Amino acid sequence: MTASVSAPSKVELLELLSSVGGAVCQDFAAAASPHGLTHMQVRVLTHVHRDPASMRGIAEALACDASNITGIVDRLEAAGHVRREVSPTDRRVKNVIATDAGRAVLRAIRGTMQAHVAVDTLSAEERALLHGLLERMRPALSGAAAKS
Amino acid sequence: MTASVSAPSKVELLELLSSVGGAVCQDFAAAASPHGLTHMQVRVLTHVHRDPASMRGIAEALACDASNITGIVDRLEAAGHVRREVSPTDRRVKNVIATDAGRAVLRAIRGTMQAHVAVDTLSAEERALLHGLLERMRPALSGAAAKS
DNA sequence: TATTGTTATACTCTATAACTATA
DNA sequence: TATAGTTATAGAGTATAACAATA
Repeated sequence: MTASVSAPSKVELLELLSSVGGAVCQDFAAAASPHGLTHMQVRVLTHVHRDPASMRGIAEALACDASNITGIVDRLEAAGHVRREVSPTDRRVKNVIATDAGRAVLRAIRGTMQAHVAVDTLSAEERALLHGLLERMRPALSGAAAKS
Repeated sequence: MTASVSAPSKVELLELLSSVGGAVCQDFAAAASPHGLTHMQVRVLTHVHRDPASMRGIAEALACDASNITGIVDRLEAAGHVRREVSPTDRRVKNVIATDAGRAVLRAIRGTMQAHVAVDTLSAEERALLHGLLERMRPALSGAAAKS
């Protein structure tokens, strides 16, 4: 007997991972939409909701070019969810900081996702297992710079 | 002892899944870029590389609006990777069919991904396990219509 | 010189709405 | 009427290159 599943190829696993990941992104977007946020804006807000981060730091965490972050933070700032603050130690650097309003919105979005039916498909043990497997793969992916 | 991992929350699992899935998408895009294709074009080509599919069918499989598929297939067709064919049974329907050139390009891209170091992070058993867990979650996600 | 952030540009993806041609 | 596909539109994300301010 060849295990429970019919031995999918490595590429098929990557295709499935990209497909499922994309679907989760869409669900994040759907949860954020009522609050006027996009998925990328949620990711940036998530990255700075606890500790401030520089524009460059955000770009590395999200594995995209720094020039993209300007527009995303522009829109978050216009909505009052974050603010920019020039670093006291290096005046070239701008730190992005979540506002109380931004944290409240993020809390609401994460609350919606917390209730997502997909996560209840798996038991707590399976979720921990899945989490561990994904964590092990991540450093070898393009978003390797992403720390959180 | 609380298992091997410090019990991540449901939301954290979804965030990780979306992050890892996004990174895999980027790696697909990087593998496709030398051939002049984008990640979405690869997904469409993958969907029709064996059997033809209608525009509507592709849209449902990729969980996006049908109007998007027009442009994506336009570009694939201009590059000679697919062709459109009016259905013999319903003249409203157009079936998208991969060309030999399209299949060759897809084979090359999948070959690049097959050698991706990230999949070697896990053993064959772990890959099968991961595949099974993802398959179980997928029906409960927004891309639930996606069959492959 | 090197780095941070921004701007300008061009392209792809995205959803919505309106249109056509078929059924 | 309803459906398949397209077009038009507007917005968001993406990378590249060039730029100003600062180190």
